[in-house]
Amino acid sequence: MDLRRFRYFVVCAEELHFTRAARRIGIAQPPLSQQIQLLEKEVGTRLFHRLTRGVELTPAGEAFLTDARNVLDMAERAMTSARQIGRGERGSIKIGFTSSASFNPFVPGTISRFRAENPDVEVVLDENTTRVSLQNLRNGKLDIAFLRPAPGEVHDLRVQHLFHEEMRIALPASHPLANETRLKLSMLATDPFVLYPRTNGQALYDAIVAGCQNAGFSPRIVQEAPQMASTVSLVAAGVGVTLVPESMCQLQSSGVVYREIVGAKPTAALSLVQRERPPSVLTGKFSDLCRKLAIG
Amino acid sequence: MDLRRFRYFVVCAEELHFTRAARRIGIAQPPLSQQIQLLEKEVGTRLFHRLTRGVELTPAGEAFLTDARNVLDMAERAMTSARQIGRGERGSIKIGFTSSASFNPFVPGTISRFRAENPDVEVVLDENTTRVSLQNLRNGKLDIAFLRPAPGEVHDLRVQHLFHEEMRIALPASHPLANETRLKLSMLATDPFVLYPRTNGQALYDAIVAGCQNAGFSPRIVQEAPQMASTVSLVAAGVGVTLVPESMCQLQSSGVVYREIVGAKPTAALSLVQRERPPSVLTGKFSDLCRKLAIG
DNA sequence: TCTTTTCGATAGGTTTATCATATGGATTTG
DNA sequence: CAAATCCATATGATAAACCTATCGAAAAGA
Repeated sequence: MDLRRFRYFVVCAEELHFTRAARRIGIAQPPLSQQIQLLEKEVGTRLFHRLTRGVELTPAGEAFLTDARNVLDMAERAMTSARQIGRGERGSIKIGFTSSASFNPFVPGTISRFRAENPDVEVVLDENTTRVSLQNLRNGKLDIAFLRPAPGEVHDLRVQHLFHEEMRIALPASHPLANETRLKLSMLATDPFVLYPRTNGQALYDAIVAGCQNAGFSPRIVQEAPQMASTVSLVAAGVGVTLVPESMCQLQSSGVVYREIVGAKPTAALSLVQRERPPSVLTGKFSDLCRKLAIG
Repeated sequence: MDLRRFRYFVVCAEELHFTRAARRIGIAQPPLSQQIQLLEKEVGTRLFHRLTRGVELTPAGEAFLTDARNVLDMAERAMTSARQIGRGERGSIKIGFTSSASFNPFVPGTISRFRAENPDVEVVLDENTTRVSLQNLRNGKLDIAFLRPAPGEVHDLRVQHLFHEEMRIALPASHPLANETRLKLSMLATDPFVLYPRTNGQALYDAIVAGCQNAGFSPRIVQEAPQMASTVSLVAAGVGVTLVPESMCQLQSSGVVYREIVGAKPTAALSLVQRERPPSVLTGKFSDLCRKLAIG
């Protein structure tokens, strides 16, 4: 069952003349006759009637001709398809990000630029917590992700640092300090804090807590929300205050105001994270694009 | 582009372990590694990531796996299908017959027996004049046919004689001789005859005319009908008389009576006709069945 | 930490399969 | 009747696939 014989057969069926077919294939007539005989032996039936002037297809040969053409065609497409995927011209990439990352314009910007440059690539997006995203990177459910990981939790992954963002204070509009344009962190010492569970993303959580402690107090956390975006909603509702990366200020709401921090400010790093092991072509393309856009 | 490599690849993709895959295929590991490398070179991209413990599929490899399976499957089915057609287990046969032949129970009997014995064979039936049927046999539109040909018009075809049938006289029920059970042919000397055009089937036509001439007269043909079955309708309508093969007496009609001929009777031969050159398996099967049923 | 095991890649020699040249046999054409 | 056509066969050459032996890297076990 050799595709070469399939190809030889198709040419013979098209020419109905072994000598001419051999010329077209680029071999001599005897080996062609031989290959057809071997094919017939393998199939178990004659595919050609040998006439005194050329040959003609048997009924079995007729049927085999259409099938053989299909097989050759499909084999050709299988190779082409794999080649395209191998070159990153086609395929699929799964990109993860945390809710806080999605507010940095760089993230949606890079993704839409990638989509434009690779129209035949399926881009699957997945917003999730840092913890779950890291897990999905490790088990292959994600190819690459925009996260704010702590150094310790990504030792087995490839991390590409993108930005350091200053953090800002998010206050309820009704807060006594809401009219101040610039606040010192220590002014929040007695305020109730809204934060997300530490397990959902320890790096940012720890940066906030450490920042407070540098300012001389431990934040009093009165309420947890699953993600940073939802903590802002709780701030807007007057439940408490919180700290958010600068880019989160895009999330404007009538009940919340963002204020710059005077003095030592905690920062939030935004990184691109991917598996170390098999650097898929599309993952490579995407991270190259990120690097290019982050620099430029 | 060799199917062997496709098969090797699929086994490797299933095992994700070259050494184990090689064992399953029945070759040593080095040539298998080599064949995979050649395949990857041909496709133009890596299909496996080589890990320290076994291998894993690249995205291109994933896609190629499903395609390769399809190609192998389709190639297998192409061979099986051709084999079945070659053995006559599947396929198509086109059987022709003249209207007069179709009234001989042997013809429909043989066809339905053949259908029962070969349920996967498509049987295409075609009723036509002898002349057209012979033409269709020669140009391949028919595989085999039940006809009453003249010896001269089938020199290039294979003819298998089946039966000699006596001919009978078909009279209008209103005919003066309709009450006689047995008639001599000469008694029709002055009767008007209904016949079909000689070009539609000279053998039977000539047998009728010759029979009359042996009985001492030339039939006076007053009306032609395209086929023998339609001449009987004209007889029933009282237009004239005619001679028909014995088996046509099955075509009973209130206006027509059939009478045996006393003395020298013309006969009609029923034959199975097929092309000489490429004896297709199904044609052979069908003619074998005819021979068996004709003898038994 | 060092040894052992595992597993794919490489190297060199052997077998098998494919191809080329020369020729035969059957039929058709000039 | 000779020449040409066209597929089949025979035999020797070349290329491919395969085998055994071995390497090198990483992981598992001591």
